[in-house]
Amino acid sequence: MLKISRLTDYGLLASVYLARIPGQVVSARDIAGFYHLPVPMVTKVLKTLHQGGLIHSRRGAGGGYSFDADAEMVTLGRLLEVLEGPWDLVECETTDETGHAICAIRVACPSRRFMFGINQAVKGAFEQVTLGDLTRGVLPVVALGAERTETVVSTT
Amino acid sequence: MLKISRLTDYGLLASVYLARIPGQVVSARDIAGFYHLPVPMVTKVLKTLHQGGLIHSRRGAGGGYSFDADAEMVTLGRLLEVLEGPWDLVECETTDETGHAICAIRVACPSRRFMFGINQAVKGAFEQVTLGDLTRGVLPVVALGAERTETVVSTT
DNA sequence: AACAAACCGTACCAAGGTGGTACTGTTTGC
DNA sequence: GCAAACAGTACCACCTTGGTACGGTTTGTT
Repeated sequence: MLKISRLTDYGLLASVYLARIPGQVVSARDIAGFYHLPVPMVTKVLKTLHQGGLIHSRRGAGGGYSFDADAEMVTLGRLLEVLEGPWDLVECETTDETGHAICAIRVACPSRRFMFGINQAVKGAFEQVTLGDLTRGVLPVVALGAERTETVVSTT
Repeated sequence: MLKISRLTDYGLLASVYLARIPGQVVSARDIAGFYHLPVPMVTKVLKTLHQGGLIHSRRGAGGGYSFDADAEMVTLGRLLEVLEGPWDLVECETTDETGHAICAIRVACPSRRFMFGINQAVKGAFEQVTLGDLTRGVLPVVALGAERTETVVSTT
């Protein structure tokens, strides 16, 4: 499910902070201090970002994290994927470790097909915003148009 | 936050069940039996739907619930509002009982404006599907297009 | 009047997720 | 060798969710 938990918020903040000073190494303590956030939380999320390959880490004294890539190549979708893990707006199609569908009412669900469409649309929208957009405060305008094309969906 | 919990799923199922046989009174037990769901859960959600003014209830022996209105006038957005309470995709603008913003990083949040746009788009999409659509299995096709109009956002 | 069907209200509990803390390594610059 | 800073893990309090239980109230039927 799409949660956008507080930890994810912290991750976005940290990403933007680093992307604004590319290549520069900053400690978790500094970032936490800047935003007035608990240090262990920030270290946790920075670790996640590093494991996801989004930022670079340097250990030892004078170490810290840095963003070295091109901010225009990192999408918001990618950030959320790293911070939240694989997600969907609804769990219609999600399966557990045994391969069985999580949603118990799946076969009878009246809104599954529609939710799937919304899900795809949201994911698509997240792919169209880059980390560069976030750092600049320049955001693309997202428009949602709906045509009432009557497509009969085979229920079951 | 938009959760779409299992209880909400049950509520959609029950709504569709009732909307397919307008005016007809059905007990919670029958609906639960039809979908193989726990009876107390179904009664709980039916109560919610009734309190939200979406369905009619009749107490006593031979009582139950019925849907008497026009299914085309009830939107999925309205259903979710009744079942989940007031919701937003993200809590950017949500305030607690004291009127303070829930989101602690609100002023510094790099993605607030963008999330707001997505939020509005999703809500709009939910307004364009009716209970009638759900009962018929006929769903409008929702298209989400994004133009990269560069609008500078004042980052407070 | 009695009874049973069925809604109503509330309280309760177990399980899981979230936010946050603590502590112990390990690396590395000075 | 010391201290700064990342790495890993474990732990805890709190809240939400899914589900159950129980007593109360309404109402049709006999």
